[in-house]
Amino acid sequence: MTGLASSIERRNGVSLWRQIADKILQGIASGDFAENAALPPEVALAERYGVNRHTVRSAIAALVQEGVLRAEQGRGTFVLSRKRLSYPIGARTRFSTGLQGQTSERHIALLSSSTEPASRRIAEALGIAKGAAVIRLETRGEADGHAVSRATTWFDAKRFAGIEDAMAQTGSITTSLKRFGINDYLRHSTVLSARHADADDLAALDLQPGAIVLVTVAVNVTLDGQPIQFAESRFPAERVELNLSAGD
Amino acid sequence: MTGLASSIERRNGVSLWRQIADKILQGIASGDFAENAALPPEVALAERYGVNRHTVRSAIAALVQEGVLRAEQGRGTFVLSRKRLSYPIGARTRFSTGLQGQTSERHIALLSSSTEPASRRIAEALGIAKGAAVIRLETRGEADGHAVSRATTWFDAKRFAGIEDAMAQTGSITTSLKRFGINDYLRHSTVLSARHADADDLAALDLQPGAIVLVTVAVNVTLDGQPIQFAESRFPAERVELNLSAGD
DNA sequence: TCACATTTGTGCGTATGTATG
DNA sequence: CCATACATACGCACAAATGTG
Repeated sequence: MTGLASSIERRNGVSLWRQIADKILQGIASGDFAENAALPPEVALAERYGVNRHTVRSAIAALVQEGVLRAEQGRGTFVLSRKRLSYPIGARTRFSTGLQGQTSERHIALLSSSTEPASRRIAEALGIAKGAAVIRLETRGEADGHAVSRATTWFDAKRFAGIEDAMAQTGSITTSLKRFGINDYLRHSTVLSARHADADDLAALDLQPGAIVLVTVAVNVTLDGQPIQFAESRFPAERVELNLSAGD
Repeated sequence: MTGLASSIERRNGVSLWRQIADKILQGIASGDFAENAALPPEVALAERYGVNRHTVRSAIAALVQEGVLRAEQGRGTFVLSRKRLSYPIGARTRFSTGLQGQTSERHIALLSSSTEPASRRIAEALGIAKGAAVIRLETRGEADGHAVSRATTWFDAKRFAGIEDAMAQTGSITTSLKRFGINDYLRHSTVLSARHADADDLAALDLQPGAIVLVTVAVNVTLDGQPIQFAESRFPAERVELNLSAGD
C-alpha cells in the first residue's frame, strides 16, 4: 500500500524532485490523478512521498514547465488534457477554414491596431520603402472559447487604409482583404521557431510561465506575387500542432 | 553606481527573482555581461542586488529556462549567443543540401539501429501490416561539430534490409536510399510541434534542462507516392529555425 | 462586507551532495 | 586532497489568491 512512497530513493543519482515528478506522471498515466482534475495539495503530496514541500514544488514546477500540470495560486494544481488542435500551414493558409471540423466556432479578435513607420525588416517583406506607413494589427485567434494564436500583422497603410475596421467587423483576414479587391492570396514563405512565452503571450494565450510557443513569421502574396501581408504568429505548443500540408 | 541595486523593490507586485532576472537581461543588453562569457558568481550577484543567493538562483533558473543563460555545475553561468541555423523544409527536404552555405561541414551520425515490429502508427504511415518488421535508426545531425538534430527513422525491413550499414558508411539518407534504387523522393507530410527536451534530447543535442525542441513527424514517399520512410526529428529551438520553403 | 480556511507563491537560513580544476 | 561553485533538500515564515460562510 505504501509501495509508491517506498520506491523513492535517495542518493541513487536521480534527484528526489525528478523522482517525485515521475511518480506524478505515473499517477496520471495510471488514472490515479484524473485529467482536468486537481492534484492533491502540495503538503499532501509531500507527506505521501515523504519529502519536503519544496521538493514537491520542484517536481510540480518541472511538470508545469513540461505542460503536464497547471498551478493556480489559491486554487490548486491541475492535470491538463493533451489533445492538440492541428493547424494546417501551406500555400493557402487560412485561420478559419484551417480549423474547420476540429472546432465548432472560431474567429479572430482584434486586440488593437495602429499605424507606424515600417521597420527595415517589414519594409523589405512588403516591398515598400523603409519608414513608409504600415498598419499593425494585434489579434488573437480563438476556437471554442480557447485562445489558439496571438498574431501581429502588418499591411501597407496606403493600399489597405481602414483594414483595421474591416477586421474588427468581420473577424477574418480573408474577408477583410476582399474589401480591397483581393479574392485570393498565397503563403509565400514561413519561418518557424519556438521559444518560451513572454509576458504578452502568457496573458493573451492564457498560459503559465514556462509555456512554449511556436512562432511563425510569414509573408502572404497575391496570385501574381505581390506581397500584401507580413505576420508573426504565436501558437501555444501545448494546444496546437502545425500541419505542413504538401500541396494546397 | 549602485543605481542598479537600489531600483530593486520589494512587495511591488513583481517578485524579487523576476526583477533580478530582468536586471540580468538589462546587463546583457547593455553589454555589462558579455555574450559567451561567465556571469559573476551567484554570491557576487546576490550582493550586488542586495538579495539572498536563492533569489539570484531563481532568476538564473528562469533565464536558463528561457535559453538566455547556461549554468554549468562547478564552472559558472554563461551568457549564450543567439544565432540560429535555418533548416529548410519542403517537398525536397534533405539534411545536407539544406544547410549548404550555412555550415562548412555536416553529416548524419548513426547512433544505433534495430529491427522491431511496426506499431500501428508506423505501419499506417509506411503502408505495411501492423507488426511487420521495420528497421529503426537513431541518428544525430551534426554541423560544424554542433548537434543540430536528433532523429528516429523507420524503414520497411523487407524492402530496405541493410540500410543501417549504408547509413553508417555514408552518413546520408539520400545516398543510402540510392543503393535501393531510389534516386529521388518527396516529403509527403510534416506535422510540427514543440516541447521541452527530454533526457535523451538533452544528452544527444547537448542542451540544458528546460531547453525547447522543435519536433517534426514526417513521411517521405517515392515520386509515385509510395511511402518509404517515417521519421521523427527533434531540433534544438535555440540553435535551429525551420524554413518552410514554398515551392521545392 | 468581512472573516476565515485552503492552497499556491516567495523568501531566507542552513546543511549537504556533487562536479570541476 | 582541497577549494570553489553549482545542485538538492529541509524547515520555517509569511504573502497572495481563491472560495466559502
